Amino acid sequence: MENQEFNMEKVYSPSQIEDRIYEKWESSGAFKPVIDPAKKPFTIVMPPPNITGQLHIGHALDEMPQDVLIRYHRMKGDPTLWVPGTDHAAIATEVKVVESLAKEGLTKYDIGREKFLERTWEWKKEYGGRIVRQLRKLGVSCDWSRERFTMDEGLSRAVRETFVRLYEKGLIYRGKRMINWCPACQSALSDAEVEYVEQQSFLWHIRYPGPDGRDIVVATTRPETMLGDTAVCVNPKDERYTDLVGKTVLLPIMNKQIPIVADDYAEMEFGTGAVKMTPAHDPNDYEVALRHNLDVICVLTEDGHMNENAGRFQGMTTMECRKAVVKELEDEGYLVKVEPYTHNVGTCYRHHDTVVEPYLSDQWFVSMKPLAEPAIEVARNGQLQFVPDRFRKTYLNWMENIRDWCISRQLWWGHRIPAFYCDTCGEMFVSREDLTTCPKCGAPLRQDEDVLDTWFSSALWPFSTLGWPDETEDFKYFYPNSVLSCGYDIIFFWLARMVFSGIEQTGKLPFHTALFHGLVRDAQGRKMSKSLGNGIDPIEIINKYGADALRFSLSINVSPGSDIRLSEEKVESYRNFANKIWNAARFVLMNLQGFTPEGIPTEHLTLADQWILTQFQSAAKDITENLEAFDLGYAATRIYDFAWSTFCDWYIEIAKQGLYGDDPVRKKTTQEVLYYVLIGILKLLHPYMPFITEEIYGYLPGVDGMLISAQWPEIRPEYDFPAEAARMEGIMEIVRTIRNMRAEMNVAPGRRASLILKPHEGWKDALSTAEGYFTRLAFASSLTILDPSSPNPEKSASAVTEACELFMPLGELVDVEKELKRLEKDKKSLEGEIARASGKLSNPGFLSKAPANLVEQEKTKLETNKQLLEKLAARIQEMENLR
RNA sequence: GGGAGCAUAGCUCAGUUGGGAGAGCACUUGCCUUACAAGCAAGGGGUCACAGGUUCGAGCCCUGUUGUUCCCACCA
Repeated sequence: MENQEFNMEKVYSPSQIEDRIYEKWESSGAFKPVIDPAKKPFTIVMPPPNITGQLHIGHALDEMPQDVLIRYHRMKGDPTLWVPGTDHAAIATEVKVVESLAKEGLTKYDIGREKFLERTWEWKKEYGGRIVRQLRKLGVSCDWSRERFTMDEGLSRAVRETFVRLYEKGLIYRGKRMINWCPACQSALSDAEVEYVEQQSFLWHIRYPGPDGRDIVVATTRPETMLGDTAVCVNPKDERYTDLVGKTVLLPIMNKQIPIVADDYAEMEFGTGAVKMTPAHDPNDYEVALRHNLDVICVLTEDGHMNENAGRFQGMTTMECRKAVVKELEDEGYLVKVEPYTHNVGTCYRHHDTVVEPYLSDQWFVSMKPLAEPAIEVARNGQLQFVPDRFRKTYLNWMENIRDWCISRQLWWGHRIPAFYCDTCGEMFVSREDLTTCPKCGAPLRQDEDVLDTWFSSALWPFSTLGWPDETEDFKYFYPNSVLSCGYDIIFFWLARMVFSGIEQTGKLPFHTALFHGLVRDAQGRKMSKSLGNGIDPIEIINKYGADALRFSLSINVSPGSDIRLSEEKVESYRNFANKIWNAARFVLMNLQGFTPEGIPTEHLTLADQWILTQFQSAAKDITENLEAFDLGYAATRIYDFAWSTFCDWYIEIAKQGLYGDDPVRKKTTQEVLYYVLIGILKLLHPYMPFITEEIYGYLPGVDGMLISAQWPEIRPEYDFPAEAARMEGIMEIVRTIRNMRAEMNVAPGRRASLILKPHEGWKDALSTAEGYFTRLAFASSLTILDPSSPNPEKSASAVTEACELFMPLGELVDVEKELKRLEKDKKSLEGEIARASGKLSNPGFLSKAPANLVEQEKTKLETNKQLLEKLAARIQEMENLR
């Protein structure tokens, strides 16, 4: 243990220690909770990253609030569990594997379902571990022994149990509905998976010849779908068309008569008031078709081409067909006009360029209304807390307008729908166990080919990861979770679905607080994306600046739910902060040789000791309160300021006096205070900067191999000295004033000057003991305290502070004109203060309505300032006499 | 069409129940002061978007306006 401090390099090098520290945490089981029935646990489940993913900066931001809260609660002594895991990401993963097959010239159909799944599991084995390895680089303190995967045996059982229960309650059904179809996925999507993007397009006006030359002009954004038109719709109140309703018009190109129907859906004000009806490819048209019993003609294939119903256009893509149809309409004289038009087009959230088609098909749905009801209630009555609260509205708005959830996907990778069909007797069975023969007629059964929406399994994550549906110890103890933290962008995909799934399946709200963060943007405020090339690779940043610097950059000055801008310069500045902490610790350790901590001897404290201890109590209190209130960004700012501006800039400098002097009691006391405050800083900072704080902690005497996470600093009222701290502030003001004066007078740093103080009432004792502060911090050569009645020193630089008048006889350096200028400046600002205070105090409204203590405070301030002004005026007079 | 956020120093952002405008970066000046030049000290810089209102008092609360970002929504 001897000379341990010399192991500390002058510059902190995170790369050399982070992996070692993480290894130490993991091997010591530091992240595993100790279940104590007497205590209330703190639980978070990590939003599971996709196995396809590589760690990106968004993940880093996602983990930060969680790790900070988890580490804080662990230090507080709560049994703390953070469950990590990964998501099978049905579509995303299947796309990747299909792509890799394509490189070999194969499709998934070439190798078949079984081989495809084998291959995907292989792929998962190879890449699924990548992201969890990368997460460790961030320092996440989750319990890896409880790591889960959404397609684990246990979680799959949870999915199946949920499906069967919902089916048995009649809340899952199968039916032919208009759904969102992604031609690239070749699968159905839920409403949430469709992203609407604004697109510049055209509105084509097409003439459909009617009876007796009464042609009807319709407008459309999708001319190619006219091949599937089965009617034209007008508003029943629209007198322009009243007599035509029930008659037919000619559908150009297809050359057939289609009916004119009347329905409220058609808006009289829009366009010509007449709408073409394509029931197979537009949800509204489909509704109209149901009401009017119209034909439904599908003209598209599942991969986005025209089918046999499109006649000679068969085989074209929709875009090719659009061009061809428009040309033909134009040639034949049916195209009336084309106008530019901007509208929203639905695209797939996995294939951004692919337009999603409304498509009529057989799918599985979750009946949402009954599930949404209690989920709305908990948000309304406040059982579920939103941080920040504005997302409550977002959530409620969605939940209150929710539509049934399409959960079937025409994919192979995922949880296969546990429905079995008998082709002989036509029965269908939904079962917890796999069935092979029909319980009714004994014929062989075939299982539904489809898998479930990946979000169906993640909706169960807060409890499926803890062993549900079994009543495991973990489930009983750690469920419900305490907090759920995620980006606001997945409120609908994930958070909302966890809430109603948790309530429905377990009877409990899965967590009481939903904490949101925003998106990481670049220095210009743009989203980070591959195409812009403005992404910041967290691994690169960690290698260059350390995980702690990245973590702090993503935490400080961040308010919940708002986007943050990140730049390398920002990370660099917090790397500098880490280095500052490192060097402060180095300083303290250098001066703790042979030191054994025995507690702070309160009877020997100086004003500075009392001041720093007081400041520390206040910082610790603020930080703790803000962590409890989820204001992690403010807590980070507070620890940064305290560590740097208070502890390093002032106390360390002051401490040198005691450490380098020859008074052993003073030295020992200083060591105790330094030791206490440094440990406190390390602990308060540890949730944000776990690596460096753990590393430094290991160097400290009296720690005996303990981890820093052992304890959160407690607030100690016996270390709170408000009166003494105020005295110290007065002394600090004098120091600042002297420094300012010297800088303005260009006094060479090496040149010391004697300091003469004339204390104001009540300050004499404090200033008499302060000589050391002035010599060390303000280059004073000696200190003289004058009586109030003594004459002022001649030809001095001077100033008036709250505590005293001060004089520095600097001889030839004193420039009378400059002095006057500075004193006048001080005077002006004092006069401003006085004007402000007397303005308030002469306002009868203020006197009668403001709180009494505030009025009192203003009065005192006014009195003090008046006295200071008097003294300052006298100084100015003296200077003028020297002119 | 509905809803939400944002607008504070050159830049990025804090500002916790309304009570003397803050930080980091950038900038200017002086310092290699035995923890740290990834540092120290000092300094300059803001009609808190605009217009009203409430109040003794508004960056903060209310109303409106402008700009900007985002979410939701089946008018072709």
